[in-house]
Amino acid sequence: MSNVRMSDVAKAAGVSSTTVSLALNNADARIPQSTRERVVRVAQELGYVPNAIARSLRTRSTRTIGLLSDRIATTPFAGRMLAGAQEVARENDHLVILVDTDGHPEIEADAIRALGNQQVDGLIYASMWNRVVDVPAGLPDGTVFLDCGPEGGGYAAVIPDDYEGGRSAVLELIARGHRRIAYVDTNEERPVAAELRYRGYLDVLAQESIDPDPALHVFGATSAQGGRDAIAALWRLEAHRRPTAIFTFNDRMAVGVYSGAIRQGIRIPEDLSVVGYDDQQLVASELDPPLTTIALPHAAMGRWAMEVALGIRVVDPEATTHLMPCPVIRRASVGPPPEYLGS
Amino acid sequence: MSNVRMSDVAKAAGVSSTTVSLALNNADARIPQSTRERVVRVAQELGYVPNAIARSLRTRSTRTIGLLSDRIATTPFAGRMLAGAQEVARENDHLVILVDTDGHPEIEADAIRALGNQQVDGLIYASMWNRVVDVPAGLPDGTVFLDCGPEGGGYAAVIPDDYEGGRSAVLELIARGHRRIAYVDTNEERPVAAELRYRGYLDVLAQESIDPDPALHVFGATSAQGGRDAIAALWRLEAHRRPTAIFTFNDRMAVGVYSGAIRQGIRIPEDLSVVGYDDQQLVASELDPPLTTIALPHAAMGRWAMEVALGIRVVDPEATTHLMPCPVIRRASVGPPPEYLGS
DNA sequence: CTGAAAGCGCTTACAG
DNA sequence: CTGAAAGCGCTTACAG
Repeated sequence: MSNVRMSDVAKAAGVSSTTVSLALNNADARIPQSTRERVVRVAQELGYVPNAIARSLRTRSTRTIGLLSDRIATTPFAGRMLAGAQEVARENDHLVILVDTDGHPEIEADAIRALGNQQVDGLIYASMWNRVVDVPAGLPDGTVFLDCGPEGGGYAAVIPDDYEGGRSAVLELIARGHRRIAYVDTNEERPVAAELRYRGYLDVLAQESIDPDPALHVFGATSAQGGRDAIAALWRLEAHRRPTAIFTFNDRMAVGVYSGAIRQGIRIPEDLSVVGYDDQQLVASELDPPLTTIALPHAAMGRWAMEVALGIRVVDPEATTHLMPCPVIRRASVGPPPEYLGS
Repeated sequence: MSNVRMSDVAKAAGVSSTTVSLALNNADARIPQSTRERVVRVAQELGYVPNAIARSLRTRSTRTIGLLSDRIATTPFAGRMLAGAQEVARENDHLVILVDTDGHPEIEADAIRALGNQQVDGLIYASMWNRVVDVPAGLPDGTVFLDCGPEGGGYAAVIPDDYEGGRSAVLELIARGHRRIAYVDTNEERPVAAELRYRGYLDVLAQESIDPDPALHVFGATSAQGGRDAIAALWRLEAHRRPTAIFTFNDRMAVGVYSGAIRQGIRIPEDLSVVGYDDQQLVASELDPPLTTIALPHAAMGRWAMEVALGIRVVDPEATTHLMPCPVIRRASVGPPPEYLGS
């Protein structure tokens, strides 16, 4: 880009490179204000742009963080996570080098090597959904795991608090008077989140002295179709056994519950309350009525991970994985149970 | 990370650094195979990792491309674009430095400076939707514009072919026999895509000798609500003036058309065919029936931009903006018009 | 076939 | 208060 070097500035300002460096970096309080100003002015006039590569070589710090992620292409959540991490990096004058490994171990290995060569100051290993991952060979100590936990531990990690999220969802429904609450679970290779949310569901019922009805724990594909299937199954129950509220594993399934409900003439929230999970952008808020849901705290997790990677936030790598709260996003899909079933 | 240098390898292998460098980089055919192999083996044994920063300083090439983007957090399309660019970078042994400017000009200016300091070999300026952007001050020549066009030209740029996309959508409907086709347009500060798609719509009608009915050009918010409003408006027309097919500006609006249709007892595609735009992930394919739509070619545009940035694809910066085709994604929301209106 | 040496553009003890 | 000099870890003419 620029081809004016520090020595050019030095010559033009009639000082040494030492002084230019010290002045430009505010590194030495002894440089008099007047000299400093002159140097800064001359640098500006010449269009001097410091060469970060040269500085990095000398200081052994690149002000750069590597972010390794799987399949950012195919998930709508990736953006919030990247943006959160990005933001913290920027606030601290760091750049992020992003590598999308698309889940391929060989690409991952190459990327870890490339990022090492590049002398990144830190590394974040991100997954697009909460799971336990094998630690890739050659992963540097101090790497922070984002939205996943390293098999065997030993690294800082942050994941959503899916258990508490599950509790919040059910509590939200209980608070409005619901007692017959279904959990629409996933039957695809069940992610850890599904089990945690289910436990949250069960524990809230127990604490409220509600006997869980196994018929209200239904399974479906993690998609709108799964939600449609679920509500169909639920409505095949005798009327008094049907739920007055449904908590779905994710928003996509809630979308299916909505369309299934409309087809059956079930009104939301008058006849049926629905709480989703994810707060999927351009989806949850666009449903009619807008969906009450539990947000996956991607931006907050991204920020947390970057803070740890930068050393702004200190964390014991042997400590247990950090759980990020999943806030309740209240919209309009929850109301009191219909009167004929009123508690 | 690693602390073994090239000189350590040289010493251990009993050769000079020159030879190590030449051997490791396959840079000099004169190095005998045996020496090369020994050097490689020793390097491996010592766990030698070349310092890319030092190499960059020397060669003045960082094998790094800067990707400047606005609000990747809030758009579900960002991923596909990033992934496409990422992929090409990886295939060519380059790393991408991502900066999300969130649309703030000051952040943008800082980022351009930071990327310049970092001596990136190329720069991509990405927008999350097709628009004309002001060229930020200090943007290097050779920057490539992704999903936007630079005001005043002078740079390579790629955007979706929204005009042809609009034509394809309408053609898809015409092919099935529809003649009363509505275009659900956006009334929010109208993006260039909205006008282009509308022109495509108009031109196909003209070419098929169909008189455009102004009542079938309706406007709504760029959201599901906009789609719901649109179909409500359309169904307030007398029965014989209603459309048998709807082309919506985007998939979100198509979602609204679906839910509005269900409420009115309109079946898709039996009573009404629908074509969207975007191929929004986890949305278009999940609707019931799955939505036929025109895909925004984000991955292909991302690849194109990176190819140009890397110099793999040569392009005249004064040439007109490259138009990337938007493929038709055929699913199940299009059928023949209902018989009572059959053409 | 191989090595000594210069140099990329900075920062930073050290000396004055 | 300021500068000469070393050195970060490579690559690459150049010499032999």
